[in-house]
Amino acid sequence: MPRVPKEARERAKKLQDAIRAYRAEYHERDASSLSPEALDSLKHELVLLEKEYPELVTSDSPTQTVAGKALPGLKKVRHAVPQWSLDDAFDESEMRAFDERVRRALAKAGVDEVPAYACELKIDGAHIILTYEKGRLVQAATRGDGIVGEDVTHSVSTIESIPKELARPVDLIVEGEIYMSKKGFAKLNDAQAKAGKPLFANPRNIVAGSLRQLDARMAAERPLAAFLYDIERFSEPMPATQSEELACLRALGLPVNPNEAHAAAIGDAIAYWKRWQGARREKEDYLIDGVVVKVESREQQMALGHTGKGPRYAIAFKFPAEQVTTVVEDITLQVGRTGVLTPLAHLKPVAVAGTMVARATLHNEDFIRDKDIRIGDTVVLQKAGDIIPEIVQVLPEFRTGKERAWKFPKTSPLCGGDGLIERVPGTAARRCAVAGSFEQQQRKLAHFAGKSALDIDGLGAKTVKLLMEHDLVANPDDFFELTEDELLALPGFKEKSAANLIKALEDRKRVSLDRLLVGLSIPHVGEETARAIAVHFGTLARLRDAESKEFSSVPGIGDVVAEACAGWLADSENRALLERLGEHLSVSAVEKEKGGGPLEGITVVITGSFEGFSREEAEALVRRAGGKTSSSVSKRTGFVLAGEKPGSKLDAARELGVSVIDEAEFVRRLGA
DNA sequence: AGGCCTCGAGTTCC
DNA sequence: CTCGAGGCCT
Repeated sequence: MPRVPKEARERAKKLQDAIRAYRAEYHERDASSLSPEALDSLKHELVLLEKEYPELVTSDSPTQTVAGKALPGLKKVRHAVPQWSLDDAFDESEMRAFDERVRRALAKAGVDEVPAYACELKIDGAHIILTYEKGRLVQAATRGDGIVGEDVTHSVSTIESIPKELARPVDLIVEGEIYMSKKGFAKLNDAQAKAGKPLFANPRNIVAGSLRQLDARMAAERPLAAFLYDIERFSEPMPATQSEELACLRALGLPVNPNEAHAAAIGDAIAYWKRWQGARREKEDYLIDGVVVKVESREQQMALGHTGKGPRYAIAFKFPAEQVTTVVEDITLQVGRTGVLTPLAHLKPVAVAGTMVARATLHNEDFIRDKDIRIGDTVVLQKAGDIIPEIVQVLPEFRTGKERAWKFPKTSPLCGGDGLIERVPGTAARRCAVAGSFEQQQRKLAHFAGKSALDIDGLGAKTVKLLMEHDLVANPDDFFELTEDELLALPGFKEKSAANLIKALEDRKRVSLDRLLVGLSIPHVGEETARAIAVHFGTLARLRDAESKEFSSVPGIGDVVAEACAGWLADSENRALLERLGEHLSVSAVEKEKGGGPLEGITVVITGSFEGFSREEAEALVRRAGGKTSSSVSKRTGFVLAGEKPGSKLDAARELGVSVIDEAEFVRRLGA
């Protein structure tokens, strides 16, 4: 057996303590300072650690025990059948490992048949155990610690979808999940907001809390519902398979989720899990946090039996978590095209919302100080807007004393020369004292070739770096002097890719004035301002000879931006660059918006993703219809176009009473 | 001067 | 997507 390194032992201890503490918060006080997903992530790390060093497994480890303890106040109930908890799987390989375990155990038990599986959605709510005697509901209990739960019959009796009387007078103990619909949750929060009360974070917490109210009226006011899925005791013969079991529950008049599927092999179960991850999951009116996969045949289930913690024949296959925990391994600096330096956290790679994440921005010094992020810290990570990883909080209880606080350095090799760093006056940011380092120029050139500027296909940050390192490119105009032979001499370039890049450059020699302006990296000049300037001046020649005063008369431009533009133009190197670019490019005026489209004069804000078009295409559709797009919702927003997985803009729209339309309605309005 | 609103800048991964 | 700061209206 491998000797357990001291760090692993200490880490396991910290994990155990933290999981126990957060679980207690969660189950005993209906409150939590950590999301259930982040807690899952800690548990997963502990499971992996214990797998690697089995001697770390103690009998009181949270991996060996079931969460929850009965609370005082409610009647305690000893479960007739002990309540297990399911093992978790987080990816395909863990599911295949589960299948292997099942097959091996079945073979050992002398069963030759290949196992088939039943797949069901795992509803995110509160676990419940219902007892019926002669068809009448006599008891509803929470899981508690698995042996003793709490009697919540009074609350559960108020839930409409749970029958007080079954279709037949049978004795039955059945397990299921109580949940709150997403619509009901939204309504409840609306009411909270109107009453000036704090909003609830997620439906799951409210469900548990509502059930345990001693006053049943509280639960009655909240829109709770249930799905049942597992028979534990039955006065009639047990169904032979899990599918038949669900059918049997339906026949008795109990609510059963309609989305189960039969899987002939584990691959089909994995396909079911994949199918339910995206839009399908969003469409249902309840939260789903994964898929439960059970061996179909009851006979095989019996043969597999239980471990001390749960059944060997079933597993919870969780969806990719949107919040996980990981460790900050280092903090470094990054330089942007304007020379601004941004601290960057290097993380122990971890899967969040379906992709591996190794880095996250720390924005600036203030962010690091406010969150007190140190090198070595265990942190909670999530994706903002489903794309950009962000550190949400630090878990200080994981500190060992070896963590290092991070301070903004005085110099950086990223800044070239003497590398001095200065503070940007009046802001929290810091930047290189002298502009023009290799790194910064690389960012500038990549921006020139980027999507909002010249949009040159196949010319990303990596290629720019390569070209700079081989002294082929130093300034934007150098791109247009590249030859196919020069490219072919570079590592990584083949005939095809070289020809493609040359062609892409040729294609973009005809460029509109506003795009060129965006590409120049003039401070404060982005897409909108560039457009306003381009419309005002019309041609590059007119712009080149403009005076500072004239910039101020452009709508949307004030003193600060006018000064920045005039200052940029006054610089002799910049003038020379413009001169050279003028020789290569044919610069056209911006296209005038032709009025009269169906969205004339309307500002549209777009959030989420769509079936028929990308977000960029949606913006183009709005513009073509005479409308404007904006990135933030305000009272002046015409409507918000919301697709799948909308972000915070949807909330902003509701708050401000701005109308929200979906893809179908949007297409209809374009046609009108 | 204060308060919106809009825009720029930086942002991760494949 | 989020943050912060510039522009412009009141």
